[in-house]
Amino acid sequence: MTNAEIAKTLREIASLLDMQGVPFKPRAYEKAAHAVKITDLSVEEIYRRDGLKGLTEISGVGAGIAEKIATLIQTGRLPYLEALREKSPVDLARLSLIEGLGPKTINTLHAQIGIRTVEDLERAALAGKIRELPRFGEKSEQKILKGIAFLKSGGRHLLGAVLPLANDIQARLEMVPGVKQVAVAGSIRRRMETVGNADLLVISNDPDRVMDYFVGMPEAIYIHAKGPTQSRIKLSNRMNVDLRVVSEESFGAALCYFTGSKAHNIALREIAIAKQLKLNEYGVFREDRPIAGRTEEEVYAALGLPFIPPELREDAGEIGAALVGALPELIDYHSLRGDLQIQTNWTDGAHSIEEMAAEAKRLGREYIAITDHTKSLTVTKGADEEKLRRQMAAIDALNKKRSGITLLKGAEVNILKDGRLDISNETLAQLDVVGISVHSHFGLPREEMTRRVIRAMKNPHADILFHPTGRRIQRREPVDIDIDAVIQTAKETGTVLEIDAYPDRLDLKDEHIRKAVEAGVKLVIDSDAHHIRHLSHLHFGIGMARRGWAERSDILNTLGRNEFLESLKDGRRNHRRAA
DNA sequence: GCCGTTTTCGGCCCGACTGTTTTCAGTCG
Ligand SMILES: Nc1nc2c(ncn2[C@H]2C[C@H](O)[C@@H](COP(=O)(O)OP(=O)(O)OP(=O)(O)O)O2)c(=O)[nH]1
Ligand SMILES: [Zn+2]
Repeated sequence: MTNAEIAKTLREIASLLDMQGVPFKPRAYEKAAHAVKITDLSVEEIYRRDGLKGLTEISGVGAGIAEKIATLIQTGRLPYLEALREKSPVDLARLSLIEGLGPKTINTLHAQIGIRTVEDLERAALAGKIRELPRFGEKSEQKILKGIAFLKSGGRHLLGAVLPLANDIQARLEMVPGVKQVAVAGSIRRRMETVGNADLLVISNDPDRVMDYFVGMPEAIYIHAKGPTQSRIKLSNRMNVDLRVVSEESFGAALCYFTGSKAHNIALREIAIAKQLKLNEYGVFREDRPIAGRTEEEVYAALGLPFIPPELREDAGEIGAALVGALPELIDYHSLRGDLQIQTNWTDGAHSIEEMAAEAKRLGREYIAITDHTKSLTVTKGADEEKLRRQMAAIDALNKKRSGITLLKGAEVNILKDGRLDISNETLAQLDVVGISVHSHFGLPREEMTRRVIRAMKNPHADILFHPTGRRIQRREPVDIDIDAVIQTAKETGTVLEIDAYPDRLDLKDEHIRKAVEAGVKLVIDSDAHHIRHLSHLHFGIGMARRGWAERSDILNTLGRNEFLESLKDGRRNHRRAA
């Protein structure tokens, strides 16, 4: 049983208890769910090795919850949860997705008129039955219908799609008279791979004017709430945008609050309490007198902490690290000098080598590897040995022109079903950068997939494992592979693991990156560009790397060309030793 | 149900907005 599955069960218990009006326990179960989720070791393995005692060492898991986790692991079931479900036989998960509908309302609707499903609810609302209930009215009924209408699309959105939109709204808010500053906060600022909404923070001396502009924006199709300091709208793409307006003295505290995460905020507020202080979105207070609030640095300092970068604010160990001065020196957003995965019109890219090189140079890259697909990927006109040799000659010729950027000879070599590569070692030996990746047989069982990839990594010519899990966010699940084994192999062979920065890949992802960094495995961040406009996507990969606690020294393409190639050669020497 | 650098009992993050209410519960951030 995975940590994610255990966490999901604990969260369901929390929701059911919440719905049944049980005080405090829901928070305890939610906290335990979070703790299980962010545990890097397998909780099941912890239990099998150290028993209940091992479980209670997870902060937030005490005797009661440990017992429940143990039952779950041992039997795959949990009678306690089944009893709760029986007591509240409603489709809580789906009903909760209706905006504005929470556990208490769902409980009332079930108790009073037997609503169990979204369909029940819609029928009752259409029949005018909701408004007849005590403490409900016509507006509540309309909101429920509205919420059901919006239900289907209420998912998460790719950061890559939302960031431009958020920046656009930011720019327009900056033009509103009275506005001094606008910041993008929330999960966008933390650079999560997907975001639930956009959160924007404004400093203004004329809040009403900002709010009027905000709710009147042409793309606003619904106004959830509008107040003097906070408003919330739904855009035509069905995504919500939250706006908070504060004064300058509170900007740091508000930015901290609005950036989150929620768990990070609560942890900070608990630190404040322990210090006899109060933290909210307006500042840090001692006996109701403000002692910090203008900047985030000031807020953290008042709590006895150094500034914590937004990408780390997940309550996943960053506060503990901050307390002992052990925060990582994260790789910064302008430190990449090369890009090691680029496709051209030699295969499925849209542009010539020259065009990609020119754009990469314009973006400040010092070197790029041309890594077109290889022959077994026939749909892309994948290169065979002969075509690769021709491309190498073409690259040699281009490099002679001294265009100001170095082109490295590479390939994205297919890993065959059995783990062999589809290009001969003789040809691979002539390339500067050999990327390897899975592009077929995605559905292999875990053991077979892991064996396959590990075998490919052990080829002494294989330099970089491209997009190791093969996921396409919201489109294709990752392959089933033992990522710990891949990281361990990388450590042994010196194979570099890629952080593919393409917005719907982001592969490796944050939690895997953190494991790789902890293991001392080297990484690169690549655009995987198939078009000149993809070359600028590297910052999404840097965001992931930062979320994975990566420092500059963990990322090889922060090095100049020669040092970078030297590191790859080191990797190859290790390969030979291992092979 | 969990937890402890003023606690092993008594707390549990804190505030904005809405709708249906004459004073606040519920939901959300
Ligand atoms: N103190 C506190 N802050 C919260 C709470 N809920 C949300 N926040 C803060 C932290 C969040 O990052 C921020 C924005 O809320 P969101 O619901 O939009 O979450 P966030 O942007 O982190 O994730 P998402 O939009 O789902 O991708 O508001 C809460 O219960 N308490
Ligand atoms: Zn958000």
